[in-house]
Amino acid sequence: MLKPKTRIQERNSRAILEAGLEVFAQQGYRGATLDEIAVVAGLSKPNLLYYFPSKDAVYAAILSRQLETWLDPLRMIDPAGDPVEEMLAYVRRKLELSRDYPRESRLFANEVLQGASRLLAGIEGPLKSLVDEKAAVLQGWMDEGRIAKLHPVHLIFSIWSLTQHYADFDVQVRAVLGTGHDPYDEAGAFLDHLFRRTLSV
Amino acid sequence: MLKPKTRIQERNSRAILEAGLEVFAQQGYRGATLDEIAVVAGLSKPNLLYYFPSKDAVYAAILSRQLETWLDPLRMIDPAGDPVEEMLAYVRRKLELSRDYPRESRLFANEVLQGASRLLAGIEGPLKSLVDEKAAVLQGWMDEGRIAKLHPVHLIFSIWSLTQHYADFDVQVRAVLGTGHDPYDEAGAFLDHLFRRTLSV
DNA sequence: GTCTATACTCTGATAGAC
DNA sequence: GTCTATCAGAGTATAGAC
Repeated sequence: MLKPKTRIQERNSRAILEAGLEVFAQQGYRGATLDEIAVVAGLSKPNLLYYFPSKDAVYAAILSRQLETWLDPLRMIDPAGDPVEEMLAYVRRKLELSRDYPRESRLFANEVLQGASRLLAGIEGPLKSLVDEKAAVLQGWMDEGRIAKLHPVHLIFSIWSLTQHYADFDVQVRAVLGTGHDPYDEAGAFLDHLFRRTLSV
Repeated sequence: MLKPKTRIQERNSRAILEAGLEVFAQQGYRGATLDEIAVVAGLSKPNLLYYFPSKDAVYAAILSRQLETWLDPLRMIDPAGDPVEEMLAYVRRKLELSRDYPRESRLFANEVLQGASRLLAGIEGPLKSLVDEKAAVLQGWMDEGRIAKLHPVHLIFSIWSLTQHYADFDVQVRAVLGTGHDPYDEAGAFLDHLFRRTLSV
C-alpha cells in the first residue's frame, strides 16, 4: 500500500480498504473483482491500482488489519476472574463482534471455507498458541471443579461457531425467523442460558 | 441437463456434477470456473457445455440435488419419541452429514454466505415451514417440562452451527487441534455432553 | 456425440496524456 | 495524482468439423 501523505490519499486508501472489505466479504477472493471494488470505493480501476499494486495486496492489507480485532476477545479471558462469568463475557464479546462487524466475520469465513491458504500460513502458529494457552486455563478451572469438564478446545470451537453463525448465515437466520425478530438480542439470551447450563458444575 | 440415454452420457453427467460439487464448494459460484470443473471431470470445456447449457445450469442442478439430503435429518425428529434422545439423535445425524458430506456442507455455506440469492428464493418457504413445524414440537416438549425451556428456533440454529462448523471450517479445526486428533470423534462426545446438559430439565 | 477452433466478454494490470 | 486508452490472459459460450 502507498503510505498516505496527503488528505486525499488518506481518504482514498480508507475507501479502498472499506470497499474491499465489503466485496471480498461477500464474494470471497476469487469471486471479487477490482472493478466492483473500485466502483464501491468511488474510484477508477487504474486509480485504485495506484494505491495498491495488485488485487492480492488489497486483500492482504484487509486481512491483516482485521486479525487483531478478531482474536482480542479470546485474549481478554482472565485466568484470575470467575470462571463461568469469564466465559459468558467471552461469548458476549464474540456475539457483539458478529453484530457490529459482520463483514469481517464473513471475510474470515470465506477465507477459511476456501482453504485459508492466505491466512493460515501467517497465523497458524500464533492462533494455535493462543488457543492452547486459553485451553490450559479452562482445563485448570475444570480440574479445580469450577466449571464442568468438557474438551476445552472444542468448547472454544463451540463459542466461535455459535456466535459467528449469526453474522455468516445472517440471511438464513432472518429468513427462518421471519420479521419482527432481533436475532442478536434473542441470541444473546439464548447463548447466555445455554452456556450457563453447560458450564455450571 | 441432458437426459442421460447412453452409458457414456450417464458417466459424464455424473462426473460433471461430482466435479462441480468439488469446485463450487471450494470457490463459491463466482470463484469457480468451467475450466476447472471440466479438468476435474476429465472433459473438455465444450464437451461439458454439451451436457449442461451453462455454468448456472450446472450449479442449479447440484444445489437442488443436495437439498433433500440436507433437510432430512430435521424431518426425522419424531414428536412421539423421547425428547432428549430425539434431539441428541438429530445432533448425531447432522454431525454425520458434516463428516460424510463436507463438500455439500461447504457448498451451502458458500451459497448462504454470499447472499443465498439462488437458494433462498426457491426454499425460503419450505425451509421456514419445516423449521416452524419442528420448533412447535420442541415448544410442546418444553411446555410439558420434558426438556429445558429455550428459544426453539435458536436451539435448531445452534445445532446447525455446531455441527456444520466441523465441515465448513475444517482446515481451521485441524490447524488448531494439531495432529493426532479425530475432530468428528471428539466433537461427537463433546456435543452429546453439551446438549444433554443443556436440554435436561 | 465429441472434439477443435474460435468468438466475445470480463478481469487484472500497464502506458501515457493531462 | 488521476484519468483515458489499452493490453494480455482468462472466462463463458458457440460453430462447425469429424
